[in-house]
Amino acid sequence: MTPLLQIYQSLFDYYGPQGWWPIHQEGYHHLNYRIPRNSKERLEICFGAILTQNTNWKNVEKAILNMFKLNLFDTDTFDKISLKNLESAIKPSGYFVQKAKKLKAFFDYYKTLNECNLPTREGLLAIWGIGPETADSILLYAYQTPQFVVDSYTKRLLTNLNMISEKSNYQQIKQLFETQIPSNVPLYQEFHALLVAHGKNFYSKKPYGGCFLEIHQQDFPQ
DNA sequence: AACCAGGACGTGA
DNA sequence: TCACGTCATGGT
Repeated sequence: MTPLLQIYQSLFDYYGPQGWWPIHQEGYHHLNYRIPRNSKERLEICFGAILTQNTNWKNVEKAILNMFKLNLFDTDTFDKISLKNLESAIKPSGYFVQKAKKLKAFFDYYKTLNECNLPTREGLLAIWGIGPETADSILLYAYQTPQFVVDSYTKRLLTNLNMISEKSNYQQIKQLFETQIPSNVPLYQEFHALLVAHGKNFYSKKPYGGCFLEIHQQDFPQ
């Protein structure tokens, strides 16, 4: 068992299944990984991945509820909404001017997709406003593609456990997970969700650390 | 009242 | 490349 798999086991045992990606739409069943179940849920995940950039999920939920009321997870409706109206709808999520542009930019790409033309990581990264974490979130949670999502909590944790150096970049950390963790979509989804749950508890306020994973530090050579 | 949140981009060096 | 400023609302 690799060090990262041990961490997964510890986190899962402690927190239990997280069941990401959270979806607000009616009928969503928590802890159901086989999402999205339809195109509106898929679009909600994609938009949520953009809206949650450096933003508390509670704020994103408010924005998503506004969008839902305006039927903006329907492609024809979203296509018609003005930039200004979109901005006011997503205002609670913060950075609303930038994010409205980002949603529109993503939607231009989204419209070109179909069953035979699925999104690619390179394609997503070419969109203004979509960086590596957002691209991987979209691929993993909206399109069930085994791309590991690395967020700031994860980097803080691995740094604290001396498994990486502080200046490791996104790709290096991603590769670490993807070489140690079997390529499996539900596993990638659950692991990332668990890392965020753990990060909120122990890697939000400085000084970071003091978490129960530290007792295994000697098992995680750098 | 400062600090933080499930980042990404633009800029100057 | 890379370090740093900017974007913004809402909860603690």
